[in-house]
Amino acid sequence: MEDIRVRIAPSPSGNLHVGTARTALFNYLFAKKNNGKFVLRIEDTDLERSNEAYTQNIFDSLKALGLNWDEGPDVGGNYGPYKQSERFDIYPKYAQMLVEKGYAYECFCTQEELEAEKEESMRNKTAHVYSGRCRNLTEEQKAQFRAEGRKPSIRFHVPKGKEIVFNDMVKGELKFKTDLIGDFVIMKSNGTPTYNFAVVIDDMLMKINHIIRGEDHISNTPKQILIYEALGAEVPTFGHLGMILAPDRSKLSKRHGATAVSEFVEKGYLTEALVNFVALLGWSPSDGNEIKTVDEIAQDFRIHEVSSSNSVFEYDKLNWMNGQYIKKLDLKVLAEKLKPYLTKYDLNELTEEQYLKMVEITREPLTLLSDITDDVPYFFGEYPEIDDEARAHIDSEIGQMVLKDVMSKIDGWDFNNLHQILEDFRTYFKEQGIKAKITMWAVRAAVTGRTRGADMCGIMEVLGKDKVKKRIQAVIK
RNA sequence: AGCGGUAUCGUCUAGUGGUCAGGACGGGAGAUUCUCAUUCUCCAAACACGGGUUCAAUUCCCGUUACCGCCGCCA
Repeated sequence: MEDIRVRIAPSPSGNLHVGTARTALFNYLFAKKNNGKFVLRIEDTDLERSNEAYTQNIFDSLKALGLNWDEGPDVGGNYGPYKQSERFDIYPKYAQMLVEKGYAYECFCTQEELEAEKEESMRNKTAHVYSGRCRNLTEEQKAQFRAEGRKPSIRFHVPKGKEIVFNDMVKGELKFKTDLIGDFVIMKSNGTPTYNFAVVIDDMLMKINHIIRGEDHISNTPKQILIYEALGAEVPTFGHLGMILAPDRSKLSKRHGATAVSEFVEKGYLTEALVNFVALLGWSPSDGNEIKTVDEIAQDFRIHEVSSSNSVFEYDKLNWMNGQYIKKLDLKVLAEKLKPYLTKYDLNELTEEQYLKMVEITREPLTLLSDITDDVPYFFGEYPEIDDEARAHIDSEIGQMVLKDVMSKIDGWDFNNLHQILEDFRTYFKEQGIKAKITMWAVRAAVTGRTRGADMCGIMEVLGKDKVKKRIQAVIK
């Protein structure tokens, strides 16, 4: 059996979109599962919208997600070049070949004529298919048009009365009548190929034999099959994935929040969580365990079991999953990943050891890496900013009593053994009828300026005895 | 309008011609904790509708509805 080859062919007209990322993922999973090759091709035919920065973003995002390609613009391969803009010279000859064999013909229709045709069918409320008026032009007519300065496009001659049938890996058998497909353009009058033509030529030349893509491409498929057949090439096996929708069931767009993988990263999502989440949109694990690495998923992946319906991208589960991944992350790795979200603080105030300790005690509630920003201000600066609730605890009679008591004892406290000390401290007040909660609230309020936060022992340990004393002293009346 | 696709808790999904229709997120209740959170336990929550086929349909068939996609010399 021939090796399986799949590809992802993003166009660099924007940063890598999560939808594209999911398509890439499913291609990657399919390739890994079947020991195939995953190739990356950049479809930058549209020079005006394409941009080098986006190409770089696509590379970076794919890598960050762990979707490494076997062949591509940067790593090369036997079927390059892998950038469509470097392949412009190869399309015309195939188009020419199709013309010579009678599968395609030159079309001299102008934009205006085409639009008129379209409006006509709109008026008649019928589906618009190109009339095919240029199909049988004589040499004289063509010469005449050329003399007028008209540049022809090349249209594929779609055979009438046929039915194109293919067995989609996710949707099953799909049928299309060719009568509903108008002769479509394969080479624009400016000499560049259209999408439908370029993909087929590229996929054929790159020996791509399985094409997994979004279902927005379903209606392109019969056209592409027609081209493969005219070329005498083997038709690949297709698989069309349902779309990812926003919660309001519309296309996922900027107004719903992040859409590009890099934006998710900036917001504090871990790429491991993002791929895992996105894999669950359409695919489900056979063992019920939803938290899985890409490689684990690949082992369990069967394209035929992928759901063929659309799915809604809900942040709730992504957030939960991101939290799960943060909890599992190695402390040092996490500490490093958190740094970009702590730029408003002077990390030099803490030793490496203190910093790690801080991360250790504040990591638990994190959903997004960026949550850390607002969770740790009291580790920095001389005195914390005290909020109203904390102020109330500090100023209360019990609060002042507790704090004075701390000050009277703190010099004797061993900050390496705070757990036991604070335990005893709480018990001491408990015996006087003061709840542990209230006792600790006073301490917490004085030291952090807040009523909620990380473990008090940990906080005091990171801050050190001197700073803790200073802060408490400052609020005692 | 036409063509194509899809339809199980709010969301992602599992599943079957006879099931208490399962799980996860989210929601609710409780427990734990120095707080918030975490964690743990429990609870509520679904087979779109109408016809068939069948002893039996959520499951198979047809239709309706809803939603999505496509109808470019964009990709």
